[in-house]
Formats: sequence, C-alpha cells, structure tokens
Amino acid sequence: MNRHPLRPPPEDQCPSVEVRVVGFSVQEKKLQALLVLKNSSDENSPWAIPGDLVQDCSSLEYAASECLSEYINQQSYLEQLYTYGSSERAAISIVYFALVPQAAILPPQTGKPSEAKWFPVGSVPSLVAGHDEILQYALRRLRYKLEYSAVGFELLPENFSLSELQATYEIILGEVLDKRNFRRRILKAGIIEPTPHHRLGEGRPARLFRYRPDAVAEVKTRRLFP
Amino acid sequence: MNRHPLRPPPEDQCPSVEVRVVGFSVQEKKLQALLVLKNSSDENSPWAIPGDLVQDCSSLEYAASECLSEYINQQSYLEQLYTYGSSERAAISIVYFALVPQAAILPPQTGKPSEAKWFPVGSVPSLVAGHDEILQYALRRLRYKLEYSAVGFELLPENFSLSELQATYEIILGEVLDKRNFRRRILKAGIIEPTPHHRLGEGRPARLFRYRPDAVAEVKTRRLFP
DNA sequence: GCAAAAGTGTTATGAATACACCCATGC
DNA sequence: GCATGGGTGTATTCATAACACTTTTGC
Repeated sequence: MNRHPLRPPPEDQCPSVEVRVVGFSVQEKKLQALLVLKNSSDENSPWAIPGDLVQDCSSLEYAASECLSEYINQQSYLEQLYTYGSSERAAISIVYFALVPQAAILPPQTGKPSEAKWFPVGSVPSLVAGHDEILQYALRRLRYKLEYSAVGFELLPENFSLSELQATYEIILGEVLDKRNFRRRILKAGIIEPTPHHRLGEGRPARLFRYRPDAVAEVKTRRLFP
Repeated sequence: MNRHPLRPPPEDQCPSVEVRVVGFSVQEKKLQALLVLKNSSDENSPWAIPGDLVQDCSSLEYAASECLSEYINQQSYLEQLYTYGSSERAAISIVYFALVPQAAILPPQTGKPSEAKWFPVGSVPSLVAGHDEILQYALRRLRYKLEYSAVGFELLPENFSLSELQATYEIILGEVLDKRNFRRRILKAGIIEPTPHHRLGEGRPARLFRYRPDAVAEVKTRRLFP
C-alpha cells in the first residue's frame, strides 16, 4: 500500500474536482445508461459518463443534479457511489448514480444532435479511460441496492402497478422473480402503498401504488431478494 | 504525472479538498476513535478527525493512509465512507475509516504531547463543526459492516482466538452474542482459518485463527448477525 | 365467451435462534 | 482437584422458496 513514489513538494496545488453521474433508466425493456460524447465536435471521440468540474464546495449533491439537468426534466433519485482519485485520472471524481423515470427523459433532439445518448448497459460504446470501471461499479451497486431495498420504483412514474415494478426488478437483476413472493416482500417492506387508481390495459386493470413519503429511506432488514 | 495541462481554467475557483480518516481501535474493552487537536498550540481548541489537504489526486488511498501515519506503525484496513461537501464546510472532505489493531498504536508520548488522543466513542470531547456527524456516520457504517462481514479481525493481531474476535464484535455492536452461533457463522463465512498455534491463558489454551488471504473481500451472503 | 393480465394462500425447505455440558490447561 | 476459559450439538422457530388457480376487464 505504501509503494507510491515520492509525493511532489507540498506547494499549494489544488487538485481539480469533478462530479460524475451515472444516469440509469429502463427503456424498451432494457436497463440503459446515459453517456455523452467527450468532445461533441468529434464523432470518433470516446463516450463518457456525464460530469462537471466542481466550482465550489457549496453542495456536491446540487452539482451532481446539474450534470443531468440538460437531459432530464425533473429531479431524480441520486446517491453517492464513490470518490475516485489516482495518478491515472486527471481529477478527483466524485461519482453518483441517478435513477431516471422514463417520463423525465428529454428526447435526444432537444439537446444538440447526438451529443448525449442512452445505451443499454450490455452494449455501451468505447468509453473514456476509467469510465468502464465506474459504470461496472455503479451497475453492481444498483443491483445490490435493489436486493435489499425498494428503490426500483424511482425508475417508474409516480403511480405504478406491481407488475411494472416487478418487470423493472427483473430487467435490472437479470432474472425472473416469483409474482406472489415479489408482491408479499415489496409490500411487507412498507415502502409503497396502494392508491385508489387503476391502470387500464389488455387484461384486468391493475391497482396502482405509490411511494410512501413517510417511509424510512433504508430498510434495515434482511434482503428483499437474496 | 502531467497535472499542468489539466488544471482548471483560471476563472474557476478550485475547491480545497481534504481526506479525513476516522481511526477505530478497541482498547480497554471499549471502541475508541483517534482525534487530534485542531490547533495543537491551543488547549481549548476543539478536537477533530485527523485529516490532510489533498495536494494532488495521485492516490486518495495513499493520502488517507498518511493521515494516521504519525500515530500508528503499520498499515491498517482502510475503507472509503463518504465525500462531504457543502457551503458550511470549508472544503470537500473525502472520509475514510480505518481499523487499527492494538499492536499498531503508537504510545501518545511519541507524538507531540497530547496533540492526538484515543477517545471511547461514547465520550468524545467537543468536536469541530461537522465532525460529530461524520463520526456518527462512521460508527453506523462500521456496525453495519460487521453485521454482514468479518472485518472485525482487522482490529486484532494477525493471529487471534475466536473468543477475542467475539469480544471485539460484542464491544462494537454493543450486545452479547451466543458463542456457538458466533463460531458457526464466522467459520462458515470462510474468511478466517485455523492456525496450528494456541494462545496460553488462564484456562484451556485457545486455538488461534488468521485471515485467509485468498478469501473474497465481501461476503455476498446473508447477514452474519442480523 | 374468450383472451390477457391481475390477483391471491399454502406447503415444504432451509436458516437462525436458543440452550447446557464436557475439555484442556495452570495452579 | 479445582478454577478458568475453550470448545462442541440439537431441537425449535421463523423466514424463504416453490407452486396453480380464480378474477376482472376489453373485445
């Protein structure tokens, strides 16, 4: 751990600091992540996780939410992942992930053409150095988090059916879940509650649920999906 | 290490960045944290979590390990906790916690007198603004981590008995654990292994165990102590 | 009345918990 | 030989996993 070369003399250099946000969404039955072209002028430029330099330290959360503000039209669930810093990186990167509901996604033409694009996480283009590692870690943490919490609904509209929620979990975890066990557990966790509304569709209308604003954020309990 | 071309443009303020390390140890059957006087000259100065400004971003882990280097004599388990930044804070604080075995603790007189001191986490002195919150969070994460991993041995010497390990867990979690269940679970986790050595003491000699270097770092399993 | 999706309970299996006695050593 | 801490197994309880049919709507 202490095989590092000698530090440069401690004159007042300040390191540059950036926030990066891995934006996740579910579109077309696939988990997708938002990427931006590093140089919007260059079509062959590698893609990157959206980020901004931190001007001041007034609020990292705010700085993070700004990273996606051009591409989405409402606040999303945001969670800090990790802070990276090493000699290979040009800056210290404070990395968050965001869960973006479909309704919040602005259509691509709103931004400048093809500067930003959602990619299924299974088929991302070539990325800036280090961003692959960050994306994989974000994915791992997202899956892990779904296993013991009910954050999945953050990817859905305010009101959603349990089947929609289950489909979201299945897409992210990459496995099919038992309908009855899913419902029992997600309801027992007490994080969502039924509304009087229903979603009309092909078959029997589905009762809609919503997040309980009074719910405790983190469920200190066994895993929901071990 | 070409930091210069990537410095932020001059009109950017660059935020100051520090690493802070909450050092934990178990001494006198109590969980203790290392604190330093903010101004070593002033006896009434509030205490603080040890930290340093980050000169460059070459390695945050290295910078973190340096924070405690004056007070301990070997590398300790180090884990990143969270990065804080807000208008109330003067800097962005990248916070780690460290698990320091007793044998690694340098006696206080080695440093300058009373500049740094271990305090039982239940009775810390008045701290610099914001550091209380960090310490409480570090404590919460440490307890949480013990519940589903076997990192407790990081606070013990290389070879340790299961009773010593159990005592460590009981001190940190603040509850008594069943001896047989503790042993079964900690062994089933596969993170430690028996050595041929024994610790002589008052009663029957205790078999000594050690960390398995080939063990997977994080146990993807149920909680060890739910 | 039939297609399509929503909704609902029970049994079986495995894990966590609670619990009490024998063992090896020093004195 | 006794005091001291080390070491071990089983029965019970509770959570998880597997599983199939009925209900409500649109057409």
